[in-house]
Parts: sequence; structure tokens; C-alpha cells
Amino acid sequence: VTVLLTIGEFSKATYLSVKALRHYHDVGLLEPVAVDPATGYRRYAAEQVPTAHAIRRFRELDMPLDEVRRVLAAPDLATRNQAILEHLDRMQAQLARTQEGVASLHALLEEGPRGAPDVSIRSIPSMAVAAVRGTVDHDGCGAWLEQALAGLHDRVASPSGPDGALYPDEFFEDGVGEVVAYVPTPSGDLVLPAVTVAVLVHDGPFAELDQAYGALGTAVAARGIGARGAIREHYLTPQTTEVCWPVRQEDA
Amino acid sequence: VTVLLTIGEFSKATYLSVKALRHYHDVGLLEPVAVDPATGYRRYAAEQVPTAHAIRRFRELDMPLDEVRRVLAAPDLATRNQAILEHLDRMQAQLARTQEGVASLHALLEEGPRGAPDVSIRSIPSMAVAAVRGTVDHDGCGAWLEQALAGLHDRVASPSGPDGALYPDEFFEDGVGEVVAYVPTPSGDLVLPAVTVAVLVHDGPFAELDQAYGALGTAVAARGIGARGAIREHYLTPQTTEVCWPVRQEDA
DNA sequence: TTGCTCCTCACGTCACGTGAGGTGGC
DNA sequence: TTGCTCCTCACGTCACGTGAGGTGGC
Repeated sequence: VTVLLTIGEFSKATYLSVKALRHYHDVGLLEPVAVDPATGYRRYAAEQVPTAHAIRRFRELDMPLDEVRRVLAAPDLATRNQAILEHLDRMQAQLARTQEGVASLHALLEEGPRGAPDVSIRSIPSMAVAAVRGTVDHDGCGAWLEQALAGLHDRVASPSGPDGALYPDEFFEDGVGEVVAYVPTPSGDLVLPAVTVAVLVHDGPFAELDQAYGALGTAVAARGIGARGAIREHYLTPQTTEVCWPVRQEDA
Repeated sequence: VTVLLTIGEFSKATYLSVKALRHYHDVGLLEPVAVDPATGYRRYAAEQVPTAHAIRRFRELDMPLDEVRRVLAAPDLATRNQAILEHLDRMQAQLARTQEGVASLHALLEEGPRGAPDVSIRSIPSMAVAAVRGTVDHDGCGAWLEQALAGLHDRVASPSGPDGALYPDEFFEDGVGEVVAYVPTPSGDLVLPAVTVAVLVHDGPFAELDQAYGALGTAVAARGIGARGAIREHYLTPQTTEVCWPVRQEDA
């Protein structure tokens, strides 16, 4: 007595393409209730329509199939809603980044002649810090850093210098890497080595920090003094970031 | 005298991964100014940093590489800004759909028991209409339809019936198809054939029309009367849509 | 001289879409 | 009986990521 639909009917009832339905069958996300053993014809039950609708909604929100699977498999409504809300949170975050991107794109397009950047060379002495490590990519970096620094400030009452972070070469070259967020303190658990760096102070929104990197990279390459090693950022104020690019010690 | 950067330096100066840079070289989107013939080492010019930044920004907005290429190749600033604004428009539209999706998702999750849908069988006589055709997919359908109907209303002073549209089977089964938007008028350029259909009236937001399709498909399959042929929608009011699913003539 | 930066294939990923070529049901 | 619905491969798409295996520069 359950109503069976052909794949064509089910397609119209759900707005899912036939190809998509077959794919969902292949990966076990949405299996027809019956498959004719002789012809291979798929039959879907009318009760599967709401599930299919849900899948389509999730996919429209760009939820990966694996996550859709998890959501559908959730043992209870609370777990399911939780999973959905998490996805929506990520969507919101990405949306916010997009908005920022659009704004700073306009800034980029209207930019006038750029003054010569003020790059200086400085030696940073060795320094003890309280630190947190995390493997992040570019997208997740901002949120992670905020969390990490907040956590460190709970542990360090009176820092002996501005907040900072270390970005290893792989973070840039592969797009992901182990970033170290730190707060200077004599009682720290990590000792940062002394380095000589080219420094550029960036004033302005975080999203435009790339300008500073471009200028620094150019300046370092122009003088042929570039060295490997993690780039450091010092967060002087919410609007002011110091970018420190390692250079070779000039033995002058 | 132009400053040359290695791919590693350029990567850090632009936030683009080395793999991405090589890919952009392969597809001719961003070519290094020099490639060592012996070693294959790529060298980028400092002047390429702003271009690379722009590419990254566009990619963060999910602009396809082909479009990025077009934007960068734009002969003048006006053309370029035009292209960017078009992309931003599309992003905005998608964003709006996402918001709707989120809203109606919540509705879907909190839905109570659904009453039995009120499906009726009706014969629609042949009818002359003014029509516009367009090949669209699900995403672009809403915007296209609005435009198309607006255009038709400019041509037809007093329609002899409610606006409508024809969605062929491929539109659902392949995800794209030639949709026909129409306004009934005796002086129309197209004559729609008579059909017998199962009808369901949907009251509510456009985004939840899928519910009606699910109910109709189920009802039609339950009675085993489904037929091929384009599905018609009649737009009675902004909130009320009649969905007409072709069925076989009952020879009772 | 050693390790490091860079190189080139070749293949994988994700969620399907695109034919080709072929068979069953009304 | 004809065309139509459906089927299964096999391969393509998009924008890179993932190693494998190997070479030049400080």
C-alpha cells in the first residue's frame, strides 16, 4: 500500500535531477525502496519525498553530502537541529567574510597611488611566551586566532608585550599549517628564538593586511635578504598590526 | 631593475598557495615574468603582486577563473567595474536565496502533521497565449520568470486569464530546460493544447512550492494516472500558485 | 656537501553532468 | 511495433590538493 514512484516522477516531486538521484543512490545517501532485479529500475516510496526535499534544501545551502548524511542519521531532533545550526553558523561566518571581501574589493579598485611603504629592519631578541598551537587554513585562521588569544589572556594576567602569532612557511605555501598564537610573559612555556626581520606596520582593516605582505615581500626580494622561517605578526591595536618577515643577518 | 620573487616569496606576498600559483600558470591566468629554461624555476615580478591580490579576492568571492580572466582583461576600468558589479549582483541574489532557504528550512523542521492535500482533476481547454521561451535552470528560474512575465504584461493590456508557465520534463529530470512563460490573450502567438491535469493549489512562499510537487507526485502515482508532458503553474496571486500535473484521460 | 626550494607528472577530490550504447514497458 | 523511460559504464568538469620521484642553488 505504499505508493511507489518511478525515478522520473520522484524527480519532479523533489526537484532533484535524475542524475543526482542516481548519485545519491550510488553513495548510499538516498536509496530507492525497491530496485527491479531484472531491469534495474528504481522505485521510490512516497514517504521518501520529505527526506529528498530536506536533502535538496541542505545542498542548496552547500552542505557537503557527508554532513547531510550525518544530519539525516541524527538519532534525535535535538542532535539534528544542532548539526544544522552549526552549518548555518559556518554559512553566516562565510557570509560575513564575503561582505568584508566586497567592501575591501571596492577599496582595492578605488585605490590611489600608494606611497612607498615604510619597511625597516629590526632584531627581535629571544622572548618567553605563553602559546597555543593550532593547524588552520586561511579561512579558519581569524576565528581561531581570536579564540586562542582570548584563552591565553585568561591565563596571563599582565603580558610583557603585545599579542602575536607565528605563521610558518607552509601556512602560505600550502594554504594550511600549524600556527602559534602567543602572549609574551616571563613565565611562558615557550621561548621564541631571536630573529632579524623586515617590519612593516599596517594600519587598517584586517582584510587588507595582504597589502602589507605584498609590500614586504617586494622590499625583501629587492634587497635580496629574504630568509626562511615563520612570519610573525604583532597585534598592537585592533587596527594596527606589525608584520615581521625574517631576513638574513646583514654582516656589515 | 624589476624586482623578481621566487614562487615561495610570491606565495607569502599574495596568500596564494604554491599549487594555486602553478595552476594559474598552467591555465594562463597569471604567468610568471620569467621561467628559467634549465630548471623551470618561476620568477614573478613585484608588479604582479597587486594582480595576484585581485585574483585572490575574486576567488574568495567564488568567481570562476574564466570570469576572473575576463575581468583582468577588461580594456578599461568601466568595463571591469561592470563585470565585477555583475558578479556581486549574482552573489547578492544567491545570498538572498540562501536566506530564504534558511528560513524555510526552519519551517520545514518545525512542521506539524500535514493535512491531506486537496488534489483535484481538471480538464484545461486549449488556449491562446502570448509567450516567451527561455532555457533556464532551477537557480535562474525565478528571476527569469519575473522578467519574462513583466515583458509580456507590457505587450498584453488585458489578459484573459492568470499568468502561467510551462515546465517540461527535462527541466526537472536534467535540472535545465526550455521554460515557457505565458499570459493568456485571444491575440496570442501560441496556442496551448488542451490537457487533463491533477491540480493542487499552493498558498504560501514560493520557496515552499516543493511541498505541493511532492504531494501532487504522490497523489498521481497513488492513482496510477501519471502522464508525461510539461507541468503548468498558474500564478493566481503572489502568494497563491496552482500546480497542474498532466494525467491520463480517465475513460470511465 | 647537505638539506632545501623548486620542478614535473599522475592521480585524487567533490558532486554531479555528459554522452554512448543498450534494454524493458505501454 | 514503435518510441519512450530507464539502465549502466566511462569519462569530463572545476579548481586545485596530494603525494612520488627527481633536480638545481646556497
